Amino acid sequence: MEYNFREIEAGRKKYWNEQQVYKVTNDTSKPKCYILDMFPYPSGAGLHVGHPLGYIASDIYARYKRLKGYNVLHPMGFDAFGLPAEQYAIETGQHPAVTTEKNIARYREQLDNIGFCYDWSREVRTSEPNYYKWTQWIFLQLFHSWYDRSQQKARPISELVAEFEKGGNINITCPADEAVEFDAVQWGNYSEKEQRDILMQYRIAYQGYAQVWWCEALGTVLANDEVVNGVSERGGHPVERKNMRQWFLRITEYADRLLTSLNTLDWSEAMKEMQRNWIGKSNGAEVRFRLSNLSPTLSKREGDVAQTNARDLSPALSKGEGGVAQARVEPGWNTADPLLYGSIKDFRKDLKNNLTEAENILWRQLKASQLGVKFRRQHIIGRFIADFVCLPKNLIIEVDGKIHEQQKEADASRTEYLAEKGFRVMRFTNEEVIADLDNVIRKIKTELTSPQSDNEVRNTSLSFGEGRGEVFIPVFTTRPDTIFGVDFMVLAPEHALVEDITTPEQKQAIDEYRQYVKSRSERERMSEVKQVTGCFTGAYAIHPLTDRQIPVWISEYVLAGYGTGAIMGVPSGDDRDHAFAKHFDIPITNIFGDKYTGEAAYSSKTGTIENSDFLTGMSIADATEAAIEELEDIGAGTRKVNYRLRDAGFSRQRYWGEPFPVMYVDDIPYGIDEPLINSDWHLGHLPVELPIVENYKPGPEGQGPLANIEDWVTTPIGQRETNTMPGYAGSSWYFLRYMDPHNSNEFASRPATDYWNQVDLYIGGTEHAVGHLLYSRMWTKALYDLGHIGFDEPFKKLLNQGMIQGSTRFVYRISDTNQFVSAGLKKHYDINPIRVDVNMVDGVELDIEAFKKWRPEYADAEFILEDGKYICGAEVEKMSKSKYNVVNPDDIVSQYGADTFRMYEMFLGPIDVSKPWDTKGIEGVHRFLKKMWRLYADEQKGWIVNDEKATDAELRILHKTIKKIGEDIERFSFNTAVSQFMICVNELSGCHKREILEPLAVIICPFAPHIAEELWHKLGNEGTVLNAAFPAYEQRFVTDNTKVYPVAVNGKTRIEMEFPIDAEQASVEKEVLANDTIQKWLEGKDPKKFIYVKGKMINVVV
RNA sequence: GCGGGCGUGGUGAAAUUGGUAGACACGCCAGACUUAGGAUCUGGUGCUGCGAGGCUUGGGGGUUCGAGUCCCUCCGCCCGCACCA
Repeated sequence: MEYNFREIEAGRKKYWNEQQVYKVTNDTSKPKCYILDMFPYPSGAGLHVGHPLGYIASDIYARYKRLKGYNVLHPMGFDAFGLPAEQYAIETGQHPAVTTEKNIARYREQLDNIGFCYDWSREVRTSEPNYYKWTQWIFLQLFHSWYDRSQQKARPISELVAEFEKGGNINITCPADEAVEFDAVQWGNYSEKEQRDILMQYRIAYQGYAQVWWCEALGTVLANDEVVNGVSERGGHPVERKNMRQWFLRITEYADRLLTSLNTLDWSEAMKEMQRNWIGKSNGAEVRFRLSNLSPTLSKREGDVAQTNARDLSPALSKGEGGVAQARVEPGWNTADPLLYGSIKDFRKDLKNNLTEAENILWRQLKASQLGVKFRRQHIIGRFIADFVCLPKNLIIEVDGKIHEQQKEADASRTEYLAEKGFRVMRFTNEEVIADLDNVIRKIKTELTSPQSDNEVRNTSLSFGEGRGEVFIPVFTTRPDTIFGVDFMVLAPEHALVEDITTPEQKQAIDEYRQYVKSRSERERMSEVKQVTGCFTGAYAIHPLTDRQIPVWISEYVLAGYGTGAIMGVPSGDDRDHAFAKHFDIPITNIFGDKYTGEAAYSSKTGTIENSDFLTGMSIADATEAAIEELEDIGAGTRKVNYRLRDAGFSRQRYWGEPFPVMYVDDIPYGIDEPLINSDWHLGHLPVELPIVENYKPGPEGQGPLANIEDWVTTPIGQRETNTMPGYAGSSWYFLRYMDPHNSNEFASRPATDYWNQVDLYIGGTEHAVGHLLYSRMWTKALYDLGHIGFDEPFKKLLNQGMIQGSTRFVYRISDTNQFVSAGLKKHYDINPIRVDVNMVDGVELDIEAFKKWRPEYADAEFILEDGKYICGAEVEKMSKSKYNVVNPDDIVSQYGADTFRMYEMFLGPIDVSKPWDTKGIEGVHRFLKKMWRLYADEQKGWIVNDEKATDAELRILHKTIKKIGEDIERFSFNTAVSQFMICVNELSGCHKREILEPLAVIICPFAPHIAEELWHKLGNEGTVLNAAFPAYEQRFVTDNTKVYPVAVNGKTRIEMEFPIDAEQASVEKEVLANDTIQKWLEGKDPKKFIYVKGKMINVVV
């Protein structure tokens, strides 16, 4: 009775199928464990041996957890929508549904071949209407929601409408455009379309405009990776950027939560780091630089400056308002009278540095009291300096003291002026503040919350900064501490301001430079060595703290899409700024003292700031805070957090994807679940099924193929959306559907999602690091916010499998001949290496006959052999068809069996490390299984398991193995577990005792389920081995009572000596020192120290 | 350039907390059984040396009784991001 794996595996698969042993119920009495593989896309190529690596690992873990008494959910399904199927359809005319079905069947067959314990009754496919019905439903939830920044969660859009009706959007910044402002009255007066347009700017799933790659020749929109080197991948046609209305998901609102909750996840540091990079949060400040030459009054006052810069006055100055219409207008907190600002400013600085005791106390209390509003101190309003002011509430707080005496202005004129500006003034005496601070704060609080306070704001808020006509260049910086080191500014060449600020003298140079930047393809920018280019605009900005004139440049190293598209150049502290200044001979201000050498920027984030006014002597961290505070106080900047993350494009101009449940009525998009006005009727119902199309050609104007189906697009109520959703739509929530896959009323019932909860173990490759894994986290958070599920992170533990690389085989053709030389002799010839199919090579020895038949041109090939063999060269590469190194798991399974295949994949090395596949090595594992089989059955004698009592040694090896296998599985160290099985079977050689072999069959079940099931039944058990319990090891068999110690002299191991495990140092020392060998190594010297670490080692120091 | 990971025999690798480096396999060598071996079994196999021994975890340095493991430094490879302010 030999190990006939073919018979065994076929029989056991049939048994599992018949008994439905993998069917999982939502049985809440057992602890649950949810183990998931990343959703495969069923490509036409089928699986190669690299794909199942993660599936085998999760299968082992799932079976182990089941043996440990868990209710294990371990499902599988298919991410079935996608571009390749559509591409194939365009090429062959076959419907994507047909080819997808075929590919899935093939995948399923290959997966079944390996013996996975998936509960196929829970299979989901994203392209099935009963699945994408719920993808559409979730889209509608996102469409009907907005992100409340104050509560940091998604809320129904109806609640936003209610807020608008109550108070406009005064307290709810519009995420799409901060400038959008309206009050309740205005909201009420807006038309339906205007209201819907505003709501669109708040929705989590929203419409906006985005640039897409449009290819005229193909008449279609291309994905980023379909554009290669600036032309279309297919056909090499030219492409251009085209602005199109697109759907987006407002993932940027979740940036901070996506970032912080990473800390709660058990993912690899590399994976978390990739997500952190992608989100790209940077803390800093937005600093506003005023353009120097746009204010005649200012120039007049600062006569000398105006003169030296007269030639630099930008056209915007003379053109006046027209030129700055699109520039940012001075924000509301710039309340100073521009005529007097310069002279008051210095005075203010003095005041600020010499606060009275009472002012100090009140300032600290105002900051600490969390009044919910921002106060500024020593703020300039018109001609006056207010002690404290809360601009949003138009409230001034004065503490009587030096100010009145010093300024000596008449109270009457002052109050009149402030009242005119809409301010209310509260006055406290020094004594009041010092003696009864609580009372003062209470009064301020009351004043702040009085209804009058709000009304006044609305009436007067618009009067500030209106029509001032000054141009500001906002920049984002992570290093506000270097503000005194600013020597120039750089705008992105595409920056909207460039045209307005460029002087006539510089116009030509700027135009030429901008033309140059436009001509630079992505490819050139990527491949060219870093070189400094740029152009001076002729304009100057004014340093907000020093009034210095700062030249404004443009350069391609500043990106339009990042931050504000402009930077402040600090050459002494930033490498690129330094190179820029050096290249264009811009004088460099040193703000780092000795640390800056003049040769290279000091970009380290530790050290002290020098030569920087009030920042001088502060650490970088302190200076950053102080600089931000100062900039905020004088209204030249705000603390700001910047993210690299962009909103996710959510529409594709394609056929094979989920249709949007959206309809346009009078060009306004509505969710089809929205009730029509004054009616219970809805626009439609879910799912919006994907219609059959005749062909897959794009629609007019770059629209998707659906646009061609006139009678589908046009309905009696409105026009359908013709875009489809992107590939990640269906995969962003599929893990929820497995919990309750046949539910036709909900995407999954709340009891089901509450029970199965988070995925306990998620296994997949790193390629989804920032796509799928980020989107599904966001969807989970949104569904959580809206109350549909009870957890806000989908994947608790993530395990990344490494790649299995191919091992390519080469033959060496002697140049210009049909002769091939064996690898060992190739150095004597002029040769060309040629890849050969790895399946024609046994190890490294070429099957010459197979090679001759491979290609007609090799039929007459001649070979120069070594030792009668043709030896191939080998190289590790990615496993791919084009490299002829693909190994199909089906072939391996048919030759060695699924159990051998599974164990070998695990034996190759750590699961998360990439390693090359070597078919030759599989024989070791196969031999092991045969050897194990022979413990149970003999070729001649048949079944040989007996009921003899096991020896102590046999029990020891068994229990040590039970312990190690359990521990290794828990820490996903599957390769060492396989080794332990080998050690165990080697040591049990000749043992045929049931007492040992029955537990062994159970613990190997996760790895080699077929043979385990077979042995389990042959041992006389009923039911599947999966219903057995993973045996517990007994402590007394895993702890030894003696230990063979390595005995070292001066750290070098010399001999081994055995001692009882609990031996005391004194007796050990005595015996060791008496030992002849040790004596020899001591060379008569006295030991200085005797180190005895119980259970570890012994070291004698001389 | 920045961030993360890694570097151990001919090969895949092991060493879980600082405690006998190379477990377990592949390959290779020798042998047994055999008509045969791409079956099975036994023994050997880091390098070096006749040997006692010496050397050895990418290189160099350090901490320690003791370092593959910790620290510094340099080199190389892989992954991610990349004129990211």
